[in-house]
Formats: sequence, C-alpha cells, structure tokens
Amino acid sequence: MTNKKIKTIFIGTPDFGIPVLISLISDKNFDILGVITQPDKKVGRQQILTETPIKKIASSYNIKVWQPKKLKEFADEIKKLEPDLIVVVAYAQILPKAILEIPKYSCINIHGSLLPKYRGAACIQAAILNGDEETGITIMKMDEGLDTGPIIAQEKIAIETNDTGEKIFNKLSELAGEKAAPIILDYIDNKSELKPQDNSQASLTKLLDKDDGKINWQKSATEIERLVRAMHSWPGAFTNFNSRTLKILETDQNILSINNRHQTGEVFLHNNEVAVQCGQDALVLKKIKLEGKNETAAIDFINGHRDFIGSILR
RNA sequence: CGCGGGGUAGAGCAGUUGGCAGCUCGCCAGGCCCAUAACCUGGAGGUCACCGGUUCAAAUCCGGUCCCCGCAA
Repeated sequence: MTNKKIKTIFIGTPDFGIPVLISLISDKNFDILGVITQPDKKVGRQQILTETPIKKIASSYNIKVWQPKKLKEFADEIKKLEPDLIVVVAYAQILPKAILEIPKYSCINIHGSLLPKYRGAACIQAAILNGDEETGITIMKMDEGLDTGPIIAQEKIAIETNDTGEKIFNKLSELAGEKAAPIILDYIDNKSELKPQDNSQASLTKLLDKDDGKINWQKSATEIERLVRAMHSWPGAFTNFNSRTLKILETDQNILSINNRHQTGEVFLHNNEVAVQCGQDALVLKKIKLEGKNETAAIDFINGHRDFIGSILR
C-alpha cells in the first residue's frame, strides 16, 4: 500500500457523483486537490444562476472548484497540479488525450450501466426501456473513446418492476459511493485485473431530449409502461389532452389485455380504473398531472374533467 | 424583471355584464334489492390562498403578498 495520499482530482456535474465525491473526501487515502465541474447555469422558473450539485458539495468541504468551459483548454492547469489520479463521474464532456495522460494512475470513470451495454448519456433509462432485469455500475480506466475503456470492476443491482429512472439513478449513485473508494484502491495496488470491453456487445445511448418523453400510443402498453418509468422524473412521460400537456407520472404495472374495443389513445373506464388503449393492450393510469395543475390520481381527475373518459390522447 | 396556467367543501373541478357559493366523487343517515362497487331520498362539510382598496353589495373589479404547476433553460 502506498503510504502517501493519492493526489486526486474529481470531475463531475450532477447529483449522481455526490456519494462518490464524499466517500473520496472522507477516505484518508485520498487527497482531493480539487473538483472540476461544468460552469454555473441559469436554472428553473426564475432563471437563477445555479451552481452544479457537485460544486455545492465541494464548496461545503472547502475544496477548490474549477469550471472551465472546455476541458481541453484546461489541460495545462491540471498538469501543474500533478495529480496521481483523476476520477470522473457524469461530467458530460469527453476527456481529451492531453488530460488522460496526466495522472500516473490514469483517469477512472464510473458509469451507470453494465458496460459495454449502454455507453453514453442515457444509460440508466435505456436499461429500463429495454426491460432489463438488472443494471449496475462499471468502474473503468478511461481511454479516448466514449465509455470504451477497460473494465476494472462492475457491481450489479436488480431492476424492480416498479423502479423508475430516478430510483435507479439514486440506487446506482449510492452504490457507486460505497464501492468506488475500495475498488480504486485495489486498482492502484495492482490487485485488479482489467478486462477490455467486448465491442461486439456494445450499444450507445444518446442524450435524452424532452421529446423522448412523448408517448406514442401506437406502441404497446408494455413499451409505454416502461417509458413512463424510465422517464420519471425527468424528462417525464407526457401526452396531449385537449391541447394541453398531460404528464403521465405513474401507471399500473399490470397491462390490460384489451384490444379492438377502443381507438388507439382512447381513455376508458375499466373496473373503476382509468385506462388508455395502446397499440397493443391497454394501460391503467394511476397518477397524472395536467399542465398548470398539481399531481392527481387519475380516478379523481375525471371528477372534474368529465370529458376525459372517451377522449383520445395524442 | 424570460413566457404562461392555477389556489373555491375531504378529492377533482365549474362559477367575472359584481347580487343567497355549485357540479362530480367521497363521507354520514335512510330507502330499494337475494345482493352490490349499482340505483333512489335526505344530510353534514367553505373565512372562495392571504392583506388592503372600490362598492349598498366582491369568489368575481383594482393594488400588493405567499404558495403550486406547464414551457423555456
């Protein structure tokens, strides 16, 4: 074991990396030289300039924060710091070669899928959309590609039938926080075996767009049920009712095998529950939210919107 | 000052030429029925977000405050 502290730079932006950052800060083996995160952005209804979640945490621990617009232009600065290790968790930029070469223990990335499946940004949602029964985190040594580096370790979790994108996000985030430090220490002590990724099994996920949450009722109820869970809580699954955006927050996990009795997208009552006809089978709505209104149980929603039953969602 | 919707009974919503506050569901009581989540009758339940103004009279008009939400980012 090294008797000197490992001089480490942490790079990340959203909440996802917080547990990892905190575990590294708390671990006496690491000396966090500083944190690199995205520049502050205007956020929310009031367009308030807001710090990234990682910046808030770093600041609260009095850790130096840098927010370069382009990482490439910051390579020289990093070099001067002489880091032994760089840990990247969800930064949203690819690290240039000039930076990858700096730390002697290289750059390590923690990714929210079981690579080589679901490289890229929407890895967590992809696992739910595809109906996978498990997902996990991959800790890997970075190379110049997007999530293509050799794997140091993987940790799996099961995807429950009621798991949403947000829940998996949190579970994986916590899992990463627990496992990151010990796995990285093993790696530095040369106790881990690096396995190259099998590129033939690789898949790529693109960054989610708001429109990715738009429901196409032509699809099967099974697919839409997964979409609703995967997109929760951002960007959220939505449809259109009376020219207003209607968010579908939660559906019943049990699909109704009902076909040919209603038009696609038609809302109907079934066993005192609100259902929508899909391209294949039908889906029972549980929680919905109309634009400008609060979250509502679907069955309560119809009390004040008598025309909902029988309407066609588009 | 980014744009926009909203706050009315336990829930979901109507209700602005100012004039006794309504609907659907739920709840309570009774009735019908072999029976019911069905149906009928009756009932309870509101400081109309808050503060101030105009008026004989404000949920409604005017000014201000708080809170919730959609878009955009």
